[in-house]
Amino acid sequence: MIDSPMRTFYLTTTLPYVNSDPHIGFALELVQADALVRFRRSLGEEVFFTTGTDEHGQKIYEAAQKAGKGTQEYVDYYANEFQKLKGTLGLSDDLHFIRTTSPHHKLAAEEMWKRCMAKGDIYKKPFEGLYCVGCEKFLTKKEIINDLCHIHKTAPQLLKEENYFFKFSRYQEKLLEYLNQSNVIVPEWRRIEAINFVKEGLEDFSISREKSRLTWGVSVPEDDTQVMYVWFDALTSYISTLGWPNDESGNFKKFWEEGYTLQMAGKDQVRFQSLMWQAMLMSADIKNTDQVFYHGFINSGGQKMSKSIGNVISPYELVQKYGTEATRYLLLRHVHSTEDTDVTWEKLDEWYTAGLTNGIGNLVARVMKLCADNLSAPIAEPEAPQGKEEIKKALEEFSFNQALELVFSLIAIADERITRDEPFKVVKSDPTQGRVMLAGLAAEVWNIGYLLGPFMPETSKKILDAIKENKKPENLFPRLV
RNA sequence: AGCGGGGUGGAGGAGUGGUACCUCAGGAGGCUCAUAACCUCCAGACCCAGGUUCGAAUCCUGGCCCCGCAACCA
Repeated sequence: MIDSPMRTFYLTTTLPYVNSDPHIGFALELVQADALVRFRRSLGEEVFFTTGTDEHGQKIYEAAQKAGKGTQEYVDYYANEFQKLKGTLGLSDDLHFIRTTSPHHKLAAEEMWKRCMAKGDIYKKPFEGLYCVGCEKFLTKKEIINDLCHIHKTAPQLLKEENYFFKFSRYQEKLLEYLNQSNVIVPEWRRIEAINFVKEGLEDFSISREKSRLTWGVSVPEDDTQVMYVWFDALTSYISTLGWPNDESGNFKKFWEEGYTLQMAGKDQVRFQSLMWQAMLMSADIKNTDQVFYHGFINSGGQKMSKSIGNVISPYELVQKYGTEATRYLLLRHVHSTEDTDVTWEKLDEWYTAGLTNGIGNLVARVMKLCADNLSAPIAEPEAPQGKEEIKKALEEFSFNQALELVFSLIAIADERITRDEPFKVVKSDPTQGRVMLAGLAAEVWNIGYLLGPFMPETSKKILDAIKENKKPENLFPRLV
């Protein structure tokens, strides 16, 4: 992030593809985004925070068929499932949600198409691919093993159809210029990866499919026989959510054109977010994204999560076991922000107990009990929090865990001080001196509560309220049974 | 030599030339305000082999191993 006090701030996640239940990796992305948004707001910035669902494409169509549902009915169900995450994960109230099947978005996708077409960047040519009749789709290289479809073990047939292509190759130089800016991709080594990829040479991409094979998508303007290939329409959602192109609300101008734009994505998204989408923006003469942050993946028990292995940990399970606030804590403090992280229930339990039950929950309880018993009135609210600059610095580097380390180091300091100064004794032998000590501790706890705000908003509120009322709160984080 | 990242105590992380740090788990004490929580101390590590240097986890060379990417799945 760049220090830009006068600018507005735009933040979007990627739009998850709704062919299965919400994944913990997406929950991570949302929670990271939400922490950034809340922090930026606390600096007084105006923020537009958005997510949504990517609902077109072959796989969705297939998944709906398999579930025995109509496609629209199917995506409606899943859009709702994903929208529930807002409550489940305690996300900001004004989080926007864009569905790629919404009429406005379709209009935007069409406009994007028209602009690229007008620029001369879309053209028609035969697409050749290996088609599997069993899968009813073109296979990717990875799906072909020993010249056979990896699922059906049959030889795919070479098929040609006329498709529209996007002149990706034309943007090679401009993309290199874009990628040359040091902050456009975090972490830095992914930027190098992207640069190398571009230098190897870009090939034009097909961005449509014949309707005979795929109907679930946005129709190509002025060509009834083709639909847009999913990603072309999905990427446009980042600006359709702002009201582009007509921009009746003025949000597009305010947040995209004049604001600082940040996208969050998984590490496998570099090509899509930082290359293809940026080339589309260039083609349409729209400002590029200022920065894209790529997080790592969450594995479980040393392997990728998969239903067949049975090691899937879902966001809902996490929240059910630990609660919303603790889930946010676990994802932000203990998941490495850019590398892959391995997670097991055992580790989660340890992290929960050590940091929350024994750490913050216990500290708040012991300090507030002493204060409630010995102070006649709540302490005056401290003027300004300590440590906010350090948090800001960590968050500018997307070091969510480091930011939380900072807060938690304050908890350790307070615990040490209590042991050393023994206010629980002093308050009996020298009440005046004891009260001074307790007021100091309460101020430290206030500071911790304040700094926790972007990461654990409810906990933060409970702590600040406890101090305001000079009252010991209910157990913040009950011991796991 | 396809491109890139990485291998630090039992586990997870920090540490880009100068006594190897943090958290959890283990052991021993202490305290009693607190959710049997908290504090102190102890034990334990830099993948291997060379090299540069007064000095290397950190730089160089070689080796072994892991992980991304290598384009139409998003």
